[in-house]
Amino acid sequence: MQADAVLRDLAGYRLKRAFAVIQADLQRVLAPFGLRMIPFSALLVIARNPGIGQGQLAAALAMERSNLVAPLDALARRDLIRREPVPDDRRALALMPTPAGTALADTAFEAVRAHEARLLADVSPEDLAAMARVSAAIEAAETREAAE
Amino acid sequence: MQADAVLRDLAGYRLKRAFAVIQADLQRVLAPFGLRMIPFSALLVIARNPGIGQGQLAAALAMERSNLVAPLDALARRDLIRREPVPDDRRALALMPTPAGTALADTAFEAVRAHEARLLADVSPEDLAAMARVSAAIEAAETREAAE
DNA sequence: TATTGTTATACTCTATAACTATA
DNA sequence: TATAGTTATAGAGTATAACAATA
Repeated sequence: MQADAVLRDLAGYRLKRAFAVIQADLQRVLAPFGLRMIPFSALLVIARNPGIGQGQLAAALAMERSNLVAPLDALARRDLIRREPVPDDRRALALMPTPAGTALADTAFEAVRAHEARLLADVSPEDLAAMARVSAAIEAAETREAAE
Repeated sequence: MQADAVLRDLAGYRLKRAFAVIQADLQRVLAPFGLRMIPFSALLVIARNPGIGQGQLAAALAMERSNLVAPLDALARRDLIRREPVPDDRRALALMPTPAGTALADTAFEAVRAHEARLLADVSPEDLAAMARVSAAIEAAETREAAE
């Protein structure tokens, strides 16, 4: 009997442990690309949504605009993205992937997918789908509470 | 279509979002008890495993011994736990819950469970069981990789 | 030599407030 | 007044190295 048996009754604790493992794994996969989880997510979303604004990107990634500035600076320094002026609104900046950025986003995404597939090889598709439903339900619950 | 649609193909990203929501929730539930996630976990494991050592506790919580010192100091300051000398090994300290610590652990645990039940009210028991299996599989995969 | 608890340190992620320039 | 991006800052969590006391 493990000492932390009682904690395993809590979904929050199980999620924490699982996330810690998968994130550590993700970091190992992304390291060769010079990316961490947040820059990778940002680059991928920009590559798939060219012209997205920083505020929209922050909302998509569920993080604060202010915490996105440094990661985007780093991506821009590596010429993976560009911040282009928006004619209609001179406050806003449109985030555009460079060709190198698009290519890296695609390559890294496939590497992550392949690695996840290996990590989850023993998990049935049904269980994975169930986990996706649970995650969605948890996020929906947050929205519900925020509305209260 | 959401801007982060592509990220939702990644189990790691879904887990990150779900964990963030459930952790924020957990913090709200634990705040009235003056506890955060780590002190709560530590107190609960000590209450259920009186006499456990700090190294064992760190292993049970999957964290470094050094990062446990401050939280345990805080619990001891509130007289929720005591660090007692171990006769056989004068290096070691046995972590013992006080009556107040045991009571708080039980109360807080029930509060967390009740709140999780509410949060997961719309999720079927089958899906929850599936999620537990997926979490276990992910942790097992870590053990497998560590052995390589 | 190895282990227990500890200290110090550094890095990442996160949250908040306040600033600027626009709207 | 409000919004987009930015800066500064503080807190929590995590990881590593090194130390004293003990095994």
